[in-house]
Amino acid sequence: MEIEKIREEIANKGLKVTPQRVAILEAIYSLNNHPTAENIADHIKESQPNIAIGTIYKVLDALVEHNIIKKVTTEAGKMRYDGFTEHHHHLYCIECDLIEDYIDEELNELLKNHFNKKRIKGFHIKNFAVQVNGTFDKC
Amino acid sequence: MEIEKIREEIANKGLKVTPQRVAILEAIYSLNNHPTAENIADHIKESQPNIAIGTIYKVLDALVEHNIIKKVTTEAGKMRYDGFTEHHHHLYCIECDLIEDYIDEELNELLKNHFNKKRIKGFHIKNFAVQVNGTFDKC
DNA sequence: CTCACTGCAAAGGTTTTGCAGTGGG
DNA sequence: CCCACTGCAAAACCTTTGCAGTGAG
Repeated sequence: MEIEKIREEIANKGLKVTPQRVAILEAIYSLNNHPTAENIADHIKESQPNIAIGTIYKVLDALVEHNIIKKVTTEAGKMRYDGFTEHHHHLYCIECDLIEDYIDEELNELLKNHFNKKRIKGFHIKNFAVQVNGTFDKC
Repeated sequence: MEIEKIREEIANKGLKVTPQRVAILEAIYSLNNHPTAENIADHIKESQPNIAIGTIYKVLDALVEHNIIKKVTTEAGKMRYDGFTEHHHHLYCIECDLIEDYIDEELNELLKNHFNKKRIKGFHIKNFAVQVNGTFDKC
């Protein structure tokens, strides 16, 4: 994604377009693998050598708050960030710490139908996601 | 579950049966709602007033390591522990921090069939779990 | 111009670690 | 008896917070 698109995306949500925000969002898109705050800091340290780690967290919070990115939790305890916000699932590698987006419309439908038929007593479903654990060939 | 069963469960995995381990595992079973290390500490502070927080973490690690309990992650960032180790799913409340086990054999079958038909290129599935987000009536 | 945003540094909260001493098998 | 386990305290780690200064709109 080009920088101009990123600037628009931020502006459209009513956020100020700062170099730090552009760099962070660009990092999330180009890293493309659910980076941690630290991964992002490393990636942008050339273009933003003076950025504070606190700023990174504040920017990430703002982006999450405005639905530009999503938080992803892992067993390792570090928070990770996902630039893809459509309804999707995740493949977790149990050997390395890789996480990949898994898009499967058929699966979405399957689950939607299942939960429509089978209501859960005392619980109202907002959304759901499948966490698929396994190993990548490339690991 | 009675104390004797808990002692057996620990012993059967080749771990030493200490009062601290028994108390922690008993706490997880009787709290029954995915407690944090702190919740466990509170629950056992009468029977184990001198237990160190470090010990609790070491015991939890040992129990996870030997498949007696499971780790559960949340967006809040604190690690939580689940005494139910069979294949199951979780209901997450997006208002309070409640997590409930969700057991649904039909759903397991549905997903198993789906993933058998639809292989994921370059990825070998070990297991999967559905994270269902929503609200409990009781909240 | 003004207020949202950044940088800095300190604090907060959870989890880990090292080590000496203890107790379960 | 011996080694795994505990208690204690410090440290490591990730994330948040407060505040003064800056810059985007």
